[in-house]
Amino acid sequence: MSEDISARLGRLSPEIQSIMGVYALYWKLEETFDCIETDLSHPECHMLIKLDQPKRMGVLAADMLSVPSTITATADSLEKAGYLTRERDPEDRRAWLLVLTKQGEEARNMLVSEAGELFHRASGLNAEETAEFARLARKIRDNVLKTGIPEGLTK
Amino acid sequence: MSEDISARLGRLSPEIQSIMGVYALYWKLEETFDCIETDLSHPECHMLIKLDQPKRMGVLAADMLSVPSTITATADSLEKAGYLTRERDPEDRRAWLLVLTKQGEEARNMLVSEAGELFHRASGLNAEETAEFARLARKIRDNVLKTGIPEGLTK
DNA sequence: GCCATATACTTCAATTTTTGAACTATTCAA
DNA sequence: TTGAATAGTTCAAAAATTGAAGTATATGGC
Repeated sequence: MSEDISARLGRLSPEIQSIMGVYALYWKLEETFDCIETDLSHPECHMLIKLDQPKRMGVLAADMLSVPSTITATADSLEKAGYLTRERDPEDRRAWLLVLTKQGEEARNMLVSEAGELFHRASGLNAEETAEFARLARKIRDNVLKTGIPEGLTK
Repeated sequence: MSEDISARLGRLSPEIQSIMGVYALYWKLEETFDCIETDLSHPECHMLIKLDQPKRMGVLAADMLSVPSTITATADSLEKAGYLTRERDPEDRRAWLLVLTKQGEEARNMLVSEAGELFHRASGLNAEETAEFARLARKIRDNVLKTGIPEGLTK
């Protein structure tokens, strides 16, 4: 009776199958974050991973489909712990750029490489399938950002 | 400068691209849940969608990579609102089966069809790409469940 | 059959995370 | 120059999650 799950899922629409797969993977990835670096919370990990380069808080909010006050809270704790600093955006002095410190860079590198390994284990996909999945995932992300970000905040 | 995002993402490893795509889609889907049915919380929506047939709470916990007390809380509120009932599992009288009521079925059908439409809009994928994404997502989900569920709880 | 141990779920208080509304500072456009 | 919009902050409240201790049932060895 162990094959029931996938058999039943096979009868669902591709959209629902996709959603369930995405949820399963998301939850698995979140769960595994717990095992990596103890002093970082999930929102902190998310923010670190997003900060491949200095970004405005508003951009992060749009990117994480979150709300400004949430970003403020996460940025506060990362700043306090020494992972990033706030710098005024010279192009718009209302805005802050979040810039990783050396320590932040290192933590991010660790997270990113761990996450890669983690995806591999959690998904069970081979290299070719991963490449194909990545292609579609990139397309999806582009579309989400395009439709999700209110204005031209794509910096 | 609007193409920066995807251009930069293109240089990341396929695993990280996949993860970022999955996160973007997950967050987008969550965000859109807010717009659908007002009297259901996110965990309630998740649980409803999972209940394509009666399931034990422990199975749901494993499936949602969550903890028993969380499942109890969500089941309580869904039961109280009339979406499901608890029935003792005849095969193991310690366990409860969560069974959708008529109202629960209807809410689930609505959610599932909305979610399908939603995936379509959020992802921007065409039918062929959706099918391919679904195939990989199914594979991923199988793997996550296989490695994530402690024992033989695959009912 | 009986006991010790394991399992399925519940309870509840504490923690973590997210939110919305009111606020400050800066920009933009007329 | 002024009024409206935007970027981010503050803070108190709401939502979600957790872990530890508890109840009831099952299971395996004796």
